Amino acid sequence: MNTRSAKREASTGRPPRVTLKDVAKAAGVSMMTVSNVLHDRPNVSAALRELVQRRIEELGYVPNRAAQQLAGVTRPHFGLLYASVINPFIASVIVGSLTAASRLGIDVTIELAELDDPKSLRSTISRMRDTGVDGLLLPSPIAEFVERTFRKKPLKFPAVAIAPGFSMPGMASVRVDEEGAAFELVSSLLDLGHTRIGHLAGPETQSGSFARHEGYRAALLARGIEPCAEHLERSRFNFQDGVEAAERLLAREPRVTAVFAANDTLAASVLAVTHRRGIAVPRSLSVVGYDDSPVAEQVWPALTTVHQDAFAATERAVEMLNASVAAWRAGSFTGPAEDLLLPYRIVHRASTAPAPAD
Amino acid sequence: MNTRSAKREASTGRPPRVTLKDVAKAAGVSMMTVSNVLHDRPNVSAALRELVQRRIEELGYVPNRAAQQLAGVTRPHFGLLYASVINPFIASVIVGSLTAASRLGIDVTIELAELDDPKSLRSTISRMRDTGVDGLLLPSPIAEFVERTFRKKPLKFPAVAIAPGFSMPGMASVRVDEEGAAFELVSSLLDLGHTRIGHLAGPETQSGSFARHEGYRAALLARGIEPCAEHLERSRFNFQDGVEAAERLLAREPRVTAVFAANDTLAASVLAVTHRRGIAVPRSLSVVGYDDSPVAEQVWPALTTVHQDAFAATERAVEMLNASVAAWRAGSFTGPAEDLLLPYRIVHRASTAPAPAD
DNA sequence: CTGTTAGCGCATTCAT
DNA sequence: ATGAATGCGCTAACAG
Repeated sequence: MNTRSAKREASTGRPPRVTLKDVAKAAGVSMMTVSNVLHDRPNVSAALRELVQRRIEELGYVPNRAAQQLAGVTRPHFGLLYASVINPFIASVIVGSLTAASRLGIDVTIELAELDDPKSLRSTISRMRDTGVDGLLLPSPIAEFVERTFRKKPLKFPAVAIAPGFSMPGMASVRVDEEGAAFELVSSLLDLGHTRIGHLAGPETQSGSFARHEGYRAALLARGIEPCAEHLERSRFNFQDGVEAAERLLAREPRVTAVFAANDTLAASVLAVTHRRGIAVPRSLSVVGYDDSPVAEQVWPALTTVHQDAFAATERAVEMLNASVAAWRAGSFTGPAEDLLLPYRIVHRASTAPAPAD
Repeated sequence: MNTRSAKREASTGRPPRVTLKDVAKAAGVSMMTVSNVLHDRPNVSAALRELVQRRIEELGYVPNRAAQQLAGVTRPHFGLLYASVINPFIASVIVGSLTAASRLGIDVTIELAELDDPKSLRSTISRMRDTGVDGLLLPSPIAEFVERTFRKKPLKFPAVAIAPGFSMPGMASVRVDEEGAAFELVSSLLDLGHTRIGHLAGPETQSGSFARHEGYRAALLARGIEPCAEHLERSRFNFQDGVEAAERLLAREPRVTAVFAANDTLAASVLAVTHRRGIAVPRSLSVVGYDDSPVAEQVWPALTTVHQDAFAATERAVEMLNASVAAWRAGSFTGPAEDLLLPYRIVHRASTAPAPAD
């Protein structure tokens, strides 16, 4: 046993990794040749190529990433920021980015971002940049916060927003036309004869809430109905707050025949209140949600809602960012950013019915 | 502008990273001194330390991980395998491991594992090992599959199972006593006077399902009730399959006064069937679930269930694995693995009531 | 207490 | 078509 491997083994507690040099020695060629077959370069004779391949497999050689990187190989490296709440959307985004990135040979480091604290957000991002991250994946509502934080002093590298409510200035985005989806959803309620339609909106700070609210207003206006403030309640995106808001709404405006909740969780809150108060859904009250999250099909009655594929959106976002980073590297990065619109689909379930005869 | 930096800039499209050498030059000291300051080593005079610190901050120097690793610094590096399904549990596990790992300075790479395919599982794991992963985080049901796959030819490095139904041979684990929790939950049903209690079980291949079923049986037996096969239905852990299974169960055994579903999703399936058939919950039928996932509070009536903190469990798992890896490295890794039991809590909500008078 | 030297694993000139 | 030499940024011996 030579000194070198003995030392390595002692220090790591595991067998030393097989290196390119080991392979070269085993095959009786130079390191360069091994490297050449590894990278599928033309300048190796077929015979040697074959031999080296075999040795590589026999020894189980795997290139050392750190060494490659140090030697100048630059793989794309993305950062993904998420907010503290764990919900199905962010789970899809995380898994989607991991999937797409591994397919494209991209590294991604995922980090928790402190919202409500621009200072910490700035430092998180600049630290990421300093450690070699060359592009940012920003699921909503992080994207909005970042945009706001960096409005004056723009980000110095590419970013793409995932599922924001609107296109983002100075940032690429992948999203669905949420305003349009909400418009269509509320229009379908109007088609059923509903005229007094309540809206349980999400936080004003989230562009998605805003877009859905706009779609709601536009749909009413398009039928000559003036949206009235009494039909609007606001809540954060969690069940309990939603229940309280729904209580307020239904207590104040018992004559509404339909409610559009800004997401499925809030729609579930509305259903909880209807059950508690003995309001029949959908006979006396129709309820619609947004997102088509798992809960939409699991509550009773199952929710009519808008389906959008967060996983697919994230994959597209990764591809877009990949292109941006490549352009950036080539020095040809042009400011105005792409805004990719993905399709959505209204899912009709059991929570909607024609407006009651009155 | 010297040639070197010009080249680097051209190739990357971004300003060259500041290196240790740059800092040393700026501070007028040797690289070693900078390194010593960085690592808080005692052998630097206070004055120099201060100076170097300042330069580091001014220049925004960040160590190059690749270089550090190549130079022999060994950070722990964990692998986390997940199965394709995206559910709240796996989301918590992913986020929990990311959180704990970043706190402990551990790298973690997350990868999708093909279940049902031992060959692919083996290759995924051995590839991870070859790329420098020195410990595995295995959320259920991956842990069971890995255990089964590697039963004969054991894993050659530490692993910890997260939330399996039982302790895992040859593998550390962090879990709750699911059998005990199920026992307690079903006992609370018995305390309410229920004697004909159905069980909507999960897949037999998952140890969690098995443990919960065992707890159910034991609870009945403890009161002198013989568990009967007619009261048992099985389903995969998704809502639709659950609805069908619940239909079968309730159609065959309309006299059951309570149902224990193996998780909250399946409990929601039971509720859907009760709503459809006009069975009053909890007046005519009590329903309990397991997991305390978001849906548990969002359905109507809200589910009595068992709460267990997947996030916390994962954090503990990361800490355990960290210790195992350290021991492994020191060569003192002892086979028999720890089995950490975390507390659970029965959450009583609105889906349970005393058994009907009959 | 501080600086010098060597080498981690790989890719990339440049020779041959 | 193949091989030898050099350096990426850092750390761990070793001198001074």
